[in-house]
Amino acid sequence: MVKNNDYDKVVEIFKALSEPMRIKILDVVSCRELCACEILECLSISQSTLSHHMKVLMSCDLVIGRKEATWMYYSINKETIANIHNTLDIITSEKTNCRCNVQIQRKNCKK
Amino acid sequence: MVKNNDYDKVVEIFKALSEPMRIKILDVVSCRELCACEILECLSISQSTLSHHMKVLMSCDLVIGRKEATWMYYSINKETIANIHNTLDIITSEKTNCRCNVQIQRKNCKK
DNA sequence: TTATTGTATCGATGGCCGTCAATATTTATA
DNA sequence: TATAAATATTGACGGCCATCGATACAATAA
Repeated sequence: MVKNNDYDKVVEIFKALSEPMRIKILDVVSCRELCACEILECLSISQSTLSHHMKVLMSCDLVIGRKEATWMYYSINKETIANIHNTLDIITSEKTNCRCNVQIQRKNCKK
Repeated sequence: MVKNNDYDKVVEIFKALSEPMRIKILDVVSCRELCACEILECLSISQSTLSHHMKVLMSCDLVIGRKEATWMYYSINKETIANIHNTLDIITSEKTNCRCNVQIQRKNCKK
C-alpha cells in the first residue's frame, strides 16, 4: 500500500508523461545532453511552448537543466526513471495490508 | 527511438495514471479481484465517478473487468504493467538513431 | 552602447476532463 | 410482475492546461 504523500509525487510525474509532446522531448533528450534550440529543431512547436514543457519536466525531476552562457542544456534524470519503475511495482503488486482489508464499514453494498 | 503509433498507446496509459483517484484504485485492485462496490468502500467518491474511472482504466487495458450477475469484478492487468516498464525503458534509453541526429535543417539556432 | 541571439514569462484562448445528481439499464428476488 | 440492488450513462459545471504571440530578460558581439 502506498502512502498518500507518495501518490502526489508519482501522479505529478505521470501527469508530466501524459502529454505526447513531452514524451517526444524525453525520447529525444535521452540520446544525449541537448540545448533547447536543438530540441526545438526536432519538434513543431513554438519556442515558448517548449520552454513551458521543459519547466514541467524539470519540476518533477524527469529532466536536469544546466545553464551555460545563453544556452540551456537538458539531460534525462535516470534516477527519477528508476523511481518510476519502483513505485509502479509497489502500486501494482499484491499486498497483504491492503486498503480494502483494513476497511471497517461496508455501507455501499450488501455482499 | 519510439514510433509515433507507440506514443499514443503509452500516452493514453500515462494519462490514465495521472489521476490521484485512479492510482488509488489501481493500488487497491492490485490486492485481489474486487467488485465495484468493494472498491467504492475504500474511496470517497460517488458511484458514477467510480464507474467513469473504471471505464478509463479498462479502455487502456490497465484493469480487466468481469461481469457476474449484477456485479462487476475488476482485477489488474499485469501484462499492461509489463508493457509500461518496457516502453519506458525504450523511451529513456540512449539511442544511436536519435531523432535529433537524423534532422537535416538547423533553422532554430546558430550552433 | 546598441544590436543580436537564446531562453523565460505573461496573458489570452480553446479544449479536455473530474465530479456530481439524476436517470437508465440489467439482473435477481419476492 | 413488481421491487430492489449493482452498475452504467447522461448532462451540466468548474477547473486545469497546452498552445500561441508578444514581451521581457540575459549574455555576447560589434
